[in-house]
Amino acid sequence: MTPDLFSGLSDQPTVEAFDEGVVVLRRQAVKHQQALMRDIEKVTRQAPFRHMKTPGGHQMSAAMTCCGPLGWVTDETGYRYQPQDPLSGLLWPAMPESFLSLARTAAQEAGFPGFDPDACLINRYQPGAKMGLHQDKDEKDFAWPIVSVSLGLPIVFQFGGLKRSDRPARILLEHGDVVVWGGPARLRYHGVLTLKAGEHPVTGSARYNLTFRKAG
DNA sequence: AAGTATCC
DNA sequence: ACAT
Repeated sequence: MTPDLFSGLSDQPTVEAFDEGVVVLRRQAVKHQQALMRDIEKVTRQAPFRHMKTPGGHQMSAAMTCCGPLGWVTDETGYRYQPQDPLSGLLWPAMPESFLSLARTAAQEAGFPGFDPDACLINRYQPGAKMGLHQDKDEKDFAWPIVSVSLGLPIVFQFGGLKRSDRPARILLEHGDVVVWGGPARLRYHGVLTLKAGEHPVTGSARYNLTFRKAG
């Protein structure tokens, strides 16, 4: 019997190679948690969290917003990146410096120097929220990695293969953990299981996820 | 199919 | 499996 949950052992920052092109940076964002939370609040004052609709007509259980030059949106017509927030018609809020420096540093530490993201999705998971297995494939080219930052309540991340039918590994993601995937792993399916209720000293009853991409 | 429902 |  082998363990089926890849989880951090320590509260100290560590770098763990998971698979080719996949690195888990444990607790990497903890030292910036105050700035990150302040900047999430700042972004969401301009571009509030909302539950987007998928092309199939269903609502996503995670509330989302974006910052940076491009934002990811979904509606009945499909998925795309666009410069404007469809809710306001205005440009997405600027990407906070705290976000950018974390994303660049994490990418570099994971072996992807020179990462310059132009899009950051901010997802808010409340108890019951989840996200099914999917690929990030709406970006123009796949040369750059995805950088995913977890804040607040823990959740089980599913990291699959290049085919939906590949059985996903389970990785417990906790506050401050950063996952970076690129190269041969760039199009691997991923998602999260349902968030369980809990209380976190920094985020309360929620988990926030910042996902950085080079979309355009 | 970034969604839900149903069956084995 | 299924629909938009």
